[in-house]
Amino acid sequence: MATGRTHRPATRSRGIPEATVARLPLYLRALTALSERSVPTVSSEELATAAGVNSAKLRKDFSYLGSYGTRGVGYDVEYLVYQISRELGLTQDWPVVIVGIGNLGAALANYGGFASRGFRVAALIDADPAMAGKPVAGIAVQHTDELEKIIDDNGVSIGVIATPAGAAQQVCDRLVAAGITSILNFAPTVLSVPEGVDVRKVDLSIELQILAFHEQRKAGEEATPPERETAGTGEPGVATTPKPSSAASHRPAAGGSGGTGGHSVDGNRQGPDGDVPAVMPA
Amino acid sequence: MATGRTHRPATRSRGIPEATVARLPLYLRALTALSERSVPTVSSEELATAAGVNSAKLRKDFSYLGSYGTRGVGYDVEYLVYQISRELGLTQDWPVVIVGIGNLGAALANYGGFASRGFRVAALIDADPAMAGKPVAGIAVQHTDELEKIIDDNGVSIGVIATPAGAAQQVCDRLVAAGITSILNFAPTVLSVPEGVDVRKVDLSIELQILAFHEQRKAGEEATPPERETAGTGEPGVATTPKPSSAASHRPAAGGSGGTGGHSVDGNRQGPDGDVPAVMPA
DNA sequence: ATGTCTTTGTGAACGCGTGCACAAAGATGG
DNA sequence: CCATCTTTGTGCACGCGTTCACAAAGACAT
Ligand SMILES: NC(=O)c1ccc[n+]([C@@H]2O[C@H](COP(=O)([O-])OP(=O)(O)OC[C@H]3O[C@@H](n4cnc5c(N)ncnc54)[C@H](O)[C@@H]3O)[C@@H](O)[C@H]2O)c1
Ligand SMILES: NC(=O)c1ccc[n+]([C@@H]2O[C@H](COP(=O)([O-])OP(=O)(O)OC[C@H]3O[C@@H](n4cnc5c(N)ncnc54)[C@H](O)[C@@H]3O)[C@@H](O)[C@H]2O)c1
Repeated sequence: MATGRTHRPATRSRGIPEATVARLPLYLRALTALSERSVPTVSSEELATAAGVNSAKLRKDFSYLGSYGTRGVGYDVEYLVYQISRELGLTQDWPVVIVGIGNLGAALANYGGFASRGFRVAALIDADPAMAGKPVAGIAVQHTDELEKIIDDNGVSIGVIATPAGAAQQVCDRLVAAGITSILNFAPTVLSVPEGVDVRKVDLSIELQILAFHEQRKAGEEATPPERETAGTGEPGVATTPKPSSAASHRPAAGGSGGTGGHSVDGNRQGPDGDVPAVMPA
Repeated sequence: MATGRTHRPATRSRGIPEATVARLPLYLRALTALSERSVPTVSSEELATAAGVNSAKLRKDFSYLGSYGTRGVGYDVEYLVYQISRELGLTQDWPVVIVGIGNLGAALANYGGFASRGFRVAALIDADPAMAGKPVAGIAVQHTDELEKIIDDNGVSIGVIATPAGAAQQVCDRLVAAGITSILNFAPTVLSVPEGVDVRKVDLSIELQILAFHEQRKAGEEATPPERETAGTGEPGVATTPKPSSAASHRPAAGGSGGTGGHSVDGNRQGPDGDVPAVMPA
């Protein structure tokens, strides 16, 4: 994506909606659990509950894959597991390389959840010479110099970046140049990649900040009664926001907002309905 | 059933769109970087590029916060940093507890990104008696028995779950009972929580599966020309399943740079921004 | 075979989020 | 003080995703 302007209203993609793709792994997980318990079939209602989604949504999602259910009965668990696995491309083996074997990288390497879904850690790569040869999770760490060779030899197309933010773009460039077309980025940086390369990022800090936002709101609503404020007339209600008048000194006093009010939780906050991406293409 | 017509209590509407909230941390990160470089002001265009988003989107996002820009000039970096921080609730300190100090939990504990944004690791909790007292990232791990006391004593409202999936729900219940109202869950499970409690989850496995899906599609399109196919019929029984008989063409030709075969990703890939949630309320 | 009951698959409505395009605001220069 | 230029703030349209609601499909009993 980068700055590429692929402007194209062309919505003719016969593909599966992205939102649906993102839920398939969720269904797969629930189905796998059922499969292990030897449950033969499930209704959309049951499966939806297990996956934590709406049953109508689940049915619509499955409808994009085809008509795999039996009316009056439900879905055949084993069959569905296979179909979803196939759709996600999990029937084949995906070698993965992890770059940056520090705290996080090592944890990822030790994570058993990789192999359980067809992902195989093909190599662990780090720039630190001292790490070279050192075994992590049973695999010897290799030096960055070998990066291109490793990727080429193993036909790796998915890479995980767990290096410090400063090195992420550089590592990314090398991965892409070496043939990687899918990247999972843990470094808090916006990666710029050429078209055709997918980037998903996971940022712990962002997740916490989003939680903090809602947390603050809960606490605020609890104490302060909802304020009347029109939202949409274009008339910004300057309620609690002292806008920098004209060209005056912008910097507001830092200690303004009240203290850390108690957090006596209890707010009967309405269930969070909408959700927001925490992972997005960079 | 009998869901009744629960008239949605009319959207509160005074809030900021979730999608916007999720991007605020992104802007904040970019702004912080600018601030450190002592850049006084930025235009929406510049900042948008730095944050990896569309400038129109950025301006609209900011418009929900208020009119903090100056036409013809741009935004005052320091002022905006403050405003966003305040909006996200980062002007106060958020104590956080991490439960499950294994591979991942330890990595999280060692992560410096916590403190840099007002989050403070108040305690590390683990059920393993052997872990108790053991220092991780400079903090002594405490036993699960102390969970309620720790949360209460420190006024913690945000909890991170990094235990095995099997223990997640149980831990979650205890956290909630103890007063936690925001949870970041790393265990691959759907957590069920009472209203008023926010849950966000990060699932590495799901991310990889989504990448695999696109990866598979890329490989497939390269070999097979876009096929005409209606996506809503359901007529064919097993027609749309051309078994990937061998021909395991894993990744597209590595080649050198710019190897993006012709128009590999074009018809189906969304614009530069289409995204999908990887974190969702459970 | 026929009727009943369960559950799927989906048409349609709705709401949210995104991106365009432009008027207005304000800086800057003469 | 006025003209011009830059950039914000936002009205508007559009497409995606979600949800409702129901006809149709099939299982199962009689
Ligand atoms: N630890 C966490 O829980 C956590 C959470 C969220 C995000 N992150 C992010 O993940 C990244 C890694 O975090 P960490 O705690 O593991 O850091 P770390 O410092 O422990 O590990 C970084 C590793 O990357 C290696 N490295 C540095 N430059 C490299 C390069 N050019 N090529 C290859 N390897 C290189 C280093 O040798 C080191 O081993 C950081 O960007 C961090 O912000 C970490
Ligand atoms: N390691 C990763 O990279 C990674 C990635 C994605 C998801 N995950 C998930 O994160 C979780 C932790 O992964 P890990 O690799 O750190 O596992 P781990 O086995 O290394 O650590 C789990 C820790 O949780 C503790 N624990 C178990 N039950 C507990 C309880 N009831 N209360 C408190 N603590 C308890 C254990 O003592 C152990 O220290 C798992 O659910 C895993 O699926 C891990």
